[in-house]
Amino acid sequence: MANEGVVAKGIARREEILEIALDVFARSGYRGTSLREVAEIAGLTQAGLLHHFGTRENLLVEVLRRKEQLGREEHPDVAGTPYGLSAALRNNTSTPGLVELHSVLATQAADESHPAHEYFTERYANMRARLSADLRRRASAGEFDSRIDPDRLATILVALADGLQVQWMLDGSIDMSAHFDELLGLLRADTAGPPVA
Amino acid sequence: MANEGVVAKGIARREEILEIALDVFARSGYRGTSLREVAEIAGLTQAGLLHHFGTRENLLVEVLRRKEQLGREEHPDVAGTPYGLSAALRNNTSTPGLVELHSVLATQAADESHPAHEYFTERYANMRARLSADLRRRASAGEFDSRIDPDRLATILVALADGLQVQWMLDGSIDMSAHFDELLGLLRADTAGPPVA
DNA sequence: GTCTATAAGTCGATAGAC
DNA sequence: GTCTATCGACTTATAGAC
Repeated sequence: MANEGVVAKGIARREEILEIALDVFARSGYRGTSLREVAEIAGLTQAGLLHHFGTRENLLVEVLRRKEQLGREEHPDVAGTPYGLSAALRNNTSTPGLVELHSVLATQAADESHPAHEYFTERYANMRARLSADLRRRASAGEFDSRIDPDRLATILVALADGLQVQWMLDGSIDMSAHFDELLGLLRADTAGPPVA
Repeated sequence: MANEGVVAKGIARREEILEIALDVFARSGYRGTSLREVAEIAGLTQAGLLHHFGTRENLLVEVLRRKEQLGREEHPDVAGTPYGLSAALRNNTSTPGLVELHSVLATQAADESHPAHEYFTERYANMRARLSADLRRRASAGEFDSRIDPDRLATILVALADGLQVQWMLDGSIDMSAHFDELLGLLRADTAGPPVA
């Protein structure tokens, strides 16, 4: 079928546009980015852009999914572990725009009427659940301080990662992964506890 | 002078409007709130509102200063200490709108062109400096784990507080201050270290 | 101090030609 | 698949009457 080539081309173009939209939203956030701005940079008109995604909200969701997918492809080995969070922080240093995209949207999505509210609610719940399970295993193996509940520690570590990103965005000299790793070191069972003497 | 009464009335009206603007911004954030929305709720027109504050950005800055002032009046005793952060988190539970205002604006202000960029940069630097000094004193007094640098711990605790707010906004069942206090407990010198046996 | 009126611009979305 | 053209609604800000 000669049709397949045409469809593939259409999909490729859509992916191309999505990549550009990711960059633009990353720079300007949800409410600060217009369809016209994305379209112009992608080399088409606003109407042409809507042909591919239907509505603005639809485009936003697609952008978020693409971002998640990129993150998963980056560090598949440590996904769902505290070291995965640390690696993500280290990696985020090279993509400040995406950090801003995530932070801005995650806070704006607190509003239940926000189109990405459900997306973020589920994302955080999943992240905590997977991290908690991993921490529980590590505590059983004697790797981590077992005085704290894995569920609680998971929430704390995710919060620490998010909060470090906020401060890093405002002051780029802050070393996110170094701070994260330092707390992590204090919570490892083999190093926990102050010097006895 | 009969003039004084008139001026006082004008100031009172301005304060009244500011209080309303605080609520509205708290609900919808900076970019999501129009002057007309604030004006309508305050019982005047958009032009009347601008008479008091000149520009939209100016109103925003006034709202932020007012918010800071309210926070300082709340817990003057523990200001600049880790217990102050904990108290703030406990208090924030009753004002979700203000939590959203802070989080949304702090992340949006990462953009250097944002009208509140400098405000937040300075605010975080000040908070870290004051908290760090307090932690240093407490470490010297043997109250806190001294294996971690006070500067680093200050950054970590501020980040934890911010990150917990993000997760709480998305899932109100998360107990912010409980999580914060739990980590704090592990970092106190008199409780640090895992059970020996 | 507050109003009406309006300038000058943005936005998302749709219709219809090609 | 992309375009032009356009709609209706919204925005901040200003000018000038009262």
